[in-house]
Amino acid sequence: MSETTSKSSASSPARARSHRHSAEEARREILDSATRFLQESDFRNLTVGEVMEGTTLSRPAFYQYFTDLHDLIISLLRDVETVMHQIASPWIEGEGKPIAALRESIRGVVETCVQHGHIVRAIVEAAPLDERLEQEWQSFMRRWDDAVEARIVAQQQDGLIPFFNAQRIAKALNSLDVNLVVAAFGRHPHDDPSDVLETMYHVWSGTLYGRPPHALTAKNR
Amino acid sequence: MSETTSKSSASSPARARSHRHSAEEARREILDSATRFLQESDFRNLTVGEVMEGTTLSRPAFYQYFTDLHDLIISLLRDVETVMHQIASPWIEGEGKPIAALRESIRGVVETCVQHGHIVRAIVEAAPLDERLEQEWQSFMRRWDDAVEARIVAQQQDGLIPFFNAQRIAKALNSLDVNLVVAAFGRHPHDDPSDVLETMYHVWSGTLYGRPPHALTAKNR
DNA sequence: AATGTGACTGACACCATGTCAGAAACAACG
DNA sequence: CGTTGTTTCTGACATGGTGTCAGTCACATT
Repeated sequence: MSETTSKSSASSPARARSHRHSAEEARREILDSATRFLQESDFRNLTVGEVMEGTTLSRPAFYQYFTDLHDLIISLLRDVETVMHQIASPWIEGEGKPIAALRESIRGVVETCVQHGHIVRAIVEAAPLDERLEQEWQSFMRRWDDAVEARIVAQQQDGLIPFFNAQRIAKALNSLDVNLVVAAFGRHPHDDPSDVLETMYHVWSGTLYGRPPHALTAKNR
Repeated sequence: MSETTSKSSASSPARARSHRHSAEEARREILDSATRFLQESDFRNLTVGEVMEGTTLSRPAFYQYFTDLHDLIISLLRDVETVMHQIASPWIEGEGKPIAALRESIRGVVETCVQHGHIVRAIVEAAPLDERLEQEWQSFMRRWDDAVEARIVAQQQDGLIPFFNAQRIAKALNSLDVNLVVAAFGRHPHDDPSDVLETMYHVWSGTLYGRPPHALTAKNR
C-alpha cells in the first residue's frame, strides 16, 4: 500500500469508509443530515436515499435506526417538544401579570420557531401521511391545548377572562399559532418575527382579554 | 335484442361494459368515485387504482382526464370554491349590520363545510405534496384573505374596527377557520356545528370588534 | 361494408421502499 | 496473534404504485 501519496490516513474528505459508529452516533448523523436537507427543501422531496447521501452510511443502514421516514420525523418532533415547552412557561404557569406574561410567552414561541420553523413545517406536512406520526402530532398538540385551557380556566375563575368554552378556544388559538409559524418560518425567506409576534398577540389578547390594550382608545369613534 | 327479459336497456347494475362515455361523463364518474372514497378514508390511502375501481373504467383511463391524483384534487378544489364564495357574501360584501353579518357569514361557511369537510381535508393534506396543487391552494386562500382584508380596511375607515395590520390578521383568521373546519368535519364523526360556529365567531369578533358582545357585561369582575 | 376518430386498455419500464442473507469491523478470549 | 462472538453495515432482491405507449375497440359517417 502507498503511504502518503494520494490520501491522508483518516481525514479523507468524504470517503470516511472503514469506521463504525456507536448506535447513538449514527442516529445523530442521520438526524442531522435530514435536518440539513429540510433547511433547503421540503418534506415532499425527502427520501431515504437523499438523507443517507448526506451521511457516511449506505441507504439500508437507515432502517436500523428508523422504521420509516415518518419515524425519523417523530424523533425530530420529540426534540422540538423539549425545547418548546419551557419557553412558553411564563403565561402557562401563571407567572407575573397575565397580559404581559402572555406577550412574553408568545415572544418565546416565535423566537424558537425562527430556528426550528423548517422542522415544524415538515412535521405538519408529514403528519397526515402516517397513522403513527399523526397520532404523535395530535398528542403533542393536545398537551399544548390542555396547558392553555388550564390557564384560561384559572384566569376565568379570577375574573380576568370572561367565561366561554376554554377548551375549544385553546385548541383554536394553538392551531392558529402553528399555521402562522409554519407560514412565516417554514421556508426561506423568513417573515419578520416581530410582525408575527404582533399578529399572534393581537388575536390571543383580543380573544381572551378583550380588545388589545394599545388599540383601545385610538380611533374608536 | 331482447326487449324486457333480464335487464332493462341502460340501467344494468354494475357491469356496464361496452359503453363509452363522453369526455365529461367520464370525468364526473372519476371525480364522484374519488369523492366517495374520501368520505370513507384519507388522502394518504387514495390511489389511482382505488379510484378507478369505483368506476366502469380501467386504471390507465384515469390519465386521460387527469395528469395526477393532485390534479384531480385541484378539480375538487375548484368545485368547492364556487360553492363557498357566495356563501360568505353577507359580511364580505358589507351587507347589513357588521357584527350580525359576520355571524351570518360564518354560519354559512360552517354549514357548507359540514357537507364538504372531507374534501377540504383532502385538499389541505395533499397540498404540501405537489407544487401545482400547493400553488392553487395558496391562490384560493389569497383570494379569501384579500376579501377579508378589504372588508376590515373598509370598516376601519368607518371607525367600526380599530386600526391594525389588516392583511396579517385576515390571513391568520382565515387559516384558523380552515383548521377548525378540517378538525371538526374532516372525518367522521363530525363535531357539533354550532360549537364550531361559536368558537369561530368568538375569535373573529374578539379579534376584530373587541370582546364578544354577550360576554361584555357578564362576569367581568 | 369501409373508413376515420376518439375512447379505452394490456403490458411495460421506472422508482422509491423495505428486507435479508451475509460481509466487514471490532472486542474478548485463548 | 488466531479464533470466535457480536454488532454494524451493505449488495442485491422483491414489492407496489406510477405513468406511458402501442395498439384495440366502439361508434359515427359515408
